[in-house]
Amino acid sequence: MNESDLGFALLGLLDQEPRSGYDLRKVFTLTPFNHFSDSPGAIYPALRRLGARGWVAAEDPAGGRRRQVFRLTPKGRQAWTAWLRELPEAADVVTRLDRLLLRFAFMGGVLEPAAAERYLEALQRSLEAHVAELRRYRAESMQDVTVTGRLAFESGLESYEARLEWARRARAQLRRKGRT
Amino acid sequence: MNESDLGFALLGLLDQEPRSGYDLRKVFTLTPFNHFSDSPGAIYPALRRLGARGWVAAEDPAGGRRRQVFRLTPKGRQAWTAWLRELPEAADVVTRLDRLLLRFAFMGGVLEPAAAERYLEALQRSLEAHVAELRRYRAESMQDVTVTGRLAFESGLESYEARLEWARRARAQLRRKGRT
DNA sequence: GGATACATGTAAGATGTTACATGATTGT
DNA sequence: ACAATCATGTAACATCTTACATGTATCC
Repeated sequence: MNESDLGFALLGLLDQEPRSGYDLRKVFTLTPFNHFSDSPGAIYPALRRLGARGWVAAEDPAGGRRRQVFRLTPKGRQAWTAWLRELPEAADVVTRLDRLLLRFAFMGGVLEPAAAERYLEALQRSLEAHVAELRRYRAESMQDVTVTGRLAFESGLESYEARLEWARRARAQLRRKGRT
Repeated sequence: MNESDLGFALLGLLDQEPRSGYDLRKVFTLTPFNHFSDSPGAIYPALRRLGARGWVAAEDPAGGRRRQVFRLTPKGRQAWTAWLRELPEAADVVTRLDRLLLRFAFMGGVLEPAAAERYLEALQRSLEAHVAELRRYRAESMQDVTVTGRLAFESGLESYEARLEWARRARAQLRRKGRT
């Protein structure tokens, strides 16, 4: 059940409401989803891929229209919720943090609040472990480093620290609200 | 003069000191450079690519050794410093922030302090513009969003805010120290 | 009638992932 | 002698970028 981040982003948007390829492109062009490419060369092949997996289907372009509106199939919705339930692993925060946040963003209203809380808890622990490792590295192995090298390292570390503080606050908010 | 982030990371490491492919892999395995893949299927082809551009050359594997040590050619060093001098553009912070920080990390000791300061200034302005845009979006278009959707958005925003605060502090430090 | 936005697509190429393969060197 | 680590590579596949191509609908 592998798919690219883009594929899962499309799946999540189509789960919210049926859309055409062009609609999906506009989401990436016009909203803060903009770290995804809005290029047709990425989106249309991805939609065909999702179709080939049986996760989405296009309505008949009824009325002679060329516009094709895609929606999730039952199989697609099952794959989607299964993906949403995957928990963060320690290594993911290093190379796949975007994906972890993407999943969390889409979890609301689909999974129950307790699942979102568990997810955040796992994410928080992974972030704690990574921040601890970076601090250890800073203490032990940052001799012989240029000024900009050290500063760039700190930029990364502080970014992770910000994510960690966010995760703690977000957990507290979820607990209070009891909805996603 | 396009190359992947991985290609430029290799170039920068080879500019610091000549290394073999295996040495480079270990850097990615053992240090916080670990958002790069350490897989041989990425690194050895990338080294051949850099060789084909005439940017790096392997010493003769003298003594019957298989180990090949790569170093920058004069042309490679010229390409490298030219790349280091490219300034951040507004759009880069959205999709290529990693690359902007990679460049800054390697700039030290190669470019003069004033160049690093100009680079940080441009980066800071781009970050300011992006943060402002995200705040505008939050104020205007975050109705009808799930709790996790809003939280994920805030995670992204706060991460950018942390980068921005870092950029301000880093500029002040560079000004004070006068070396990179 | 022409401009603009709507709407979908393909082709070539670059790059990376995963998995497998191969052999040399070093330590015990 | 054997294991571990050093060291380099390839093949198949997935995915994305860039650039080009094509036609429709709507507005003025």
